[in-house]
Amino acid sequence: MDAFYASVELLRYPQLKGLPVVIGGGRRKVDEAIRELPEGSALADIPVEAFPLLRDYVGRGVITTATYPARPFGVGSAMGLMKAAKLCPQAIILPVDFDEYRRYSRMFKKVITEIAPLMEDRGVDEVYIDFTEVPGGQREGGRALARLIQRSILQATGLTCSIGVAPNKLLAKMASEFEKPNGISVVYEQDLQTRIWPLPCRKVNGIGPKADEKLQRFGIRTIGELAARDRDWLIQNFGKATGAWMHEVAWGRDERPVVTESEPVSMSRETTFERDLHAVRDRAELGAIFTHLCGKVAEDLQRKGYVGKTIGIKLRYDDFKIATRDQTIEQFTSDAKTIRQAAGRCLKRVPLERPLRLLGVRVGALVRAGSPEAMLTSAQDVYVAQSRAAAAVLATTASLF
DNA sequence: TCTGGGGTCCTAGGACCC
DNA sequence: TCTGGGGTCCTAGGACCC
Repeated sequence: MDAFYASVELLRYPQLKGLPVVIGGGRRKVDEAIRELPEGSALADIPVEAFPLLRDYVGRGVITTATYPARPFGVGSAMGLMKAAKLCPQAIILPVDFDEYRRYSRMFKKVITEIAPLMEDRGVDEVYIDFTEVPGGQREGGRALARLIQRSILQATGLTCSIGVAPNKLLAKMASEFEKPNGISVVYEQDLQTRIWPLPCRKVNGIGPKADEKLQRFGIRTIGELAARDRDWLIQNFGKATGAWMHEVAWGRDERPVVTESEPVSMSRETTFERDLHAVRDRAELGAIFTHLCGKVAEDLQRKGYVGKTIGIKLRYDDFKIATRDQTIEQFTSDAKTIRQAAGRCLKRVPLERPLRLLGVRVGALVRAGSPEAMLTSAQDVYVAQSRAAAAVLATTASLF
């Protein structure tokens, strides 16, 4: 989806179309400014001058999305609000409204699955779609179906998206960035050298800042330069798995299927404080936040029907260093008190001298609430249960013949 | 007054078991 | 007394993605 969060906001406030707008922070001051907007009339009638400007509402936080008119100023996602305010002080800032984005996310995904049922969720604003078995999916190399999806999403939601069509997920993802916004790009296997190899390695989904830096130290800047290195050399310098993988992606090879269903592994809640807090000096405040986070995770687990067994905490100190601790407990749980107790024990094992800027609580090793595993207590029991389940599948399969 | 929140996957060492 | 190969789980950190 193109500038997803910002585009959803523009549906509410169409008067902001064409202006630099950034979504970010979710800081209290911005929330307040939005609440103080003139009332009574329709949202679309609020005068542009009434909206909060970035220069007036900066604070601790990052930009999640910037509209296209904001981008020439150098403003982009993940950028600190402070820095963004220097680059484009006149931009309008709006707080993040996840519930609304999730609502639109469900809408556009529904449109897609009604046309092409094999869809893989890649977060709130991105999906992979398997065109292979869709009637007409091969027409114009997939462009016709892409056009249909684009039109249908626009019709149902008022939002635009960019689509890349290619023989695999790796190439499709890169292709989707070729014609942004509201574009379609079809990449064929034989386009590898002309369209993929000139791109910087960083464009590969999975090569991040660290890997890119290391590649650059070896003088490898483009995907083509990566493809030119031999496999064994890459394995020697990047390890067996990563080296082999790099070689494959550089040659445009990717066999991963489109995965339509997956179970969550963990659920977490974390928060960055408005000011750094100290474990001793701000004990009460910190304790309240801690309990609140545990309650939120418990709520999430219960609402979605999961229980977990590994309880963990995450701290970010004022120097931005991160510490995590976790503990696996006897019984699967989604109970706020149980989570709070285990998380409390984790907290005792972590250094608390430095001021903290973030606290998080996580529950992992999830299974569905009410499932056989959820009733069990030890890893061995889980193993036994899984063996039984496997045996049951075998028995069922056998009975079919 | 730099730097969010929610995730996944990988690695590596140690405990423990057969 | 010293030395084996498996294997799984747990834990901490880190890279990466949306």
